[in-house]
Amino acid sequence: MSTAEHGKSTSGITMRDVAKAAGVSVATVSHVVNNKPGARIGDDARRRVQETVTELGYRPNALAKTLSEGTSRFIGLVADAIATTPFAGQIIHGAQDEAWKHGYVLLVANTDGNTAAEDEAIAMMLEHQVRGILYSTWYHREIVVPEALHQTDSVLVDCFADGSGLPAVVPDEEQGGRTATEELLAAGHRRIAFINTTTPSPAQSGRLAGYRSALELAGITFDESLVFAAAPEQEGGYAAAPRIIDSTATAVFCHNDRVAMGLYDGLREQGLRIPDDIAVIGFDNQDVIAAHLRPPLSTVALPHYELGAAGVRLLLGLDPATATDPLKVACPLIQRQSI
Amino acid sequence: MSTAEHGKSTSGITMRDVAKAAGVSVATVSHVVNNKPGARIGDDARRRVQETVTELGYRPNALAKTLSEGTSRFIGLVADAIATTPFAGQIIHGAQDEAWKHGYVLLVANTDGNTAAEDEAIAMMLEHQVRGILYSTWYHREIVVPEALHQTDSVLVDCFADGSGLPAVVPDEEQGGRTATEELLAAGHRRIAFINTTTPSPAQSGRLAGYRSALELAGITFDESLVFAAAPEQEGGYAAAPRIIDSTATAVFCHNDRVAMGLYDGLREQGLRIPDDIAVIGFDNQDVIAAHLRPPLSTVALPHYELGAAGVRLLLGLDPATATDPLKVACPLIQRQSI
DNA sequence: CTGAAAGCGCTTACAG
DNA sequence: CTGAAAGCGCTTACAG
Repeated sequence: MSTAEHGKSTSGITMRDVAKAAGVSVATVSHVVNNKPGARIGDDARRRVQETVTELGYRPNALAKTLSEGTSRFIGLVADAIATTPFAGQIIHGAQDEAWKHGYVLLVANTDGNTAAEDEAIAMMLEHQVRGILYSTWYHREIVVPEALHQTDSVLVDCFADGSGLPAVVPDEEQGGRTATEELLAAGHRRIAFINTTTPSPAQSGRLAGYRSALELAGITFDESLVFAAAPEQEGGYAAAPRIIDSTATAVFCHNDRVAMGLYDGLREQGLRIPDDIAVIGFDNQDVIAAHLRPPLSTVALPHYELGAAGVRLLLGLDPATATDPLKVACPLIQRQSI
Repeated sequence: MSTAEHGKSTSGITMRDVAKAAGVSVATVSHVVNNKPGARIGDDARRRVQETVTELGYRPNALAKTLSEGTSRFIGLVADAIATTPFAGQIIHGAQDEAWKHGYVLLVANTDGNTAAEDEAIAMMLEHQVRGILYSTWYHREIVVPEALHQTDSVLVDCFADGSGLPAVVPDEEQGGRTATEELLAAGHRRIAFINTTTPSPAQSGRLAGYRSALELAGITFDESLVFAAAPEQEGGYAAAPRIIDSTATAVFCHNDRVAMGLYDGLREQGLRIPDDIAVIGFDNQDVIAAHLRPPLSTVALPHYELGAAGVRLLLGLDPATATDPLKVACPLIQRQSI
């Protein structure tokens, strides 16, 4: 007796079919299907429509709905590097959960940081009448805003552009740096090294500022000779090990988890044990790494999920958009066994 | 003189506006905008329309177009774990590149492997009239197909369901295992250990089969005592180190890169050097890990990008769908310095 | 070569 | 309480 045995047929039954089968008008069907508040529909008609809907397996055409309502339920998310770290995935995840919560769906596009792909992606989203666009980067940085982004509501996620007028949401690098340092301080360390990145960035300056402010708060004089520069990956951390050892620091705050991973190797080669001989804390809480080093790495998490979620909240006007400055999301401490 | 100074206005000008401004009918505008083959439009009218389009900054409404054409340009991609490894990101990346190439855009949904979220995601996609759905998992496994997937064209990516009738595309685990083993063989090793996962899966059986067949091809008798079981992560690899050393193997093929990473630590603790004392090869080519171990890890790559791309090709009927068996994508060798 | 008109599947005043 | 009708922005035969 089932009507839908054709295999594929999203195309199948329309509201008109339901109306006819239920013996009512499409207006009535529309009202009950959407549960319109103002609609006074008789219990009888309502029931008949509902039965018919499930009987026929009716599925509303969201596109037609959008067209007649004039307001879409798409949110576009353009990302520059969806495939190299889980970071973009976490932003997408957070954005999607929040979007769904409000009845929106995500249209995503990867651009590989390529301007042409970016323009194409934005154009495509505009043509699909997106409610707005989330423009995201896989690491916190300043960007120049693609012109087309101004043609709809947009928010920058994990990046910012001073003077662009676009709302932005970024991680609180300084608080993160402070948190990491304070954790080392709390364990009794006074001579704390900091392996910073060689790459100029908000992370570079912010985490350093946090490190300094934590020391200051603890009444420890900042010692420039305890700050080292290293490429922000395993190789950099490994290469920094001898310098760390020379510095006689008892603890080290690494610019990120990959640096910490390399440092682990370097320290171990010199016979040092973590945390007994020297404590280490990272940054990022990078998935397949941090929890699986030996010992598991204490670190500060980059709140990518939350960045994505906050981005859609800003876009939908659910959170008050901070007028000029980017919204800063806290980087929480993740305690493991390296301290 | 520009007409679009309102900040946001995706909503702005319609085809009708263009028609009026250009002094032609909307039919004519439609024809030139879409460059319809059959359309005989005067050079003059065509030029006027084109000028008006750029002048007004007209952007076609893709939703309206879909509605009247009756055929959508969406492809849905449901993923079970977008946020934990870069794997899903790579599938998305490949799927998107291929989809765009054919004029389609990607609607993505993360489900966290949760059935309710899955059903909701599929329903949402169906309501958006997707051309079809790619159902993907972050590691190769057998799944039970959500009922709703049969309501449209679907293809399974990185997973399969025997007897479901759905086309599927998966990595060629056996070839991968053979390739890894052959690489060790080629370096002169005869006594090769294999650390397999404890988790029953296509990877477990496939990579083992590949290992065996490579040995066989090389005229080496399979030695059960050289196959070890370990949890498929760093901890498992680390714990396996003593057993590996006892086995007197000169080379080891690890079930994945994370296992190799743990094994590195375990071996190093016993004073063994890689590759001088013992050669190691991994599997997965996992992003932030493989290239950054010391020494950089030779491995076999999981072709996630290609899985995503092949998935949309299958969906669009561009590749001949293999009738019953999943389509197998090769796992390429990645040579680095651990052999 | 070009336009008037119907139709895609829905929503929304407006009547009754 | 319910339906007829116009409209959302486009496409596509069909006339001329």
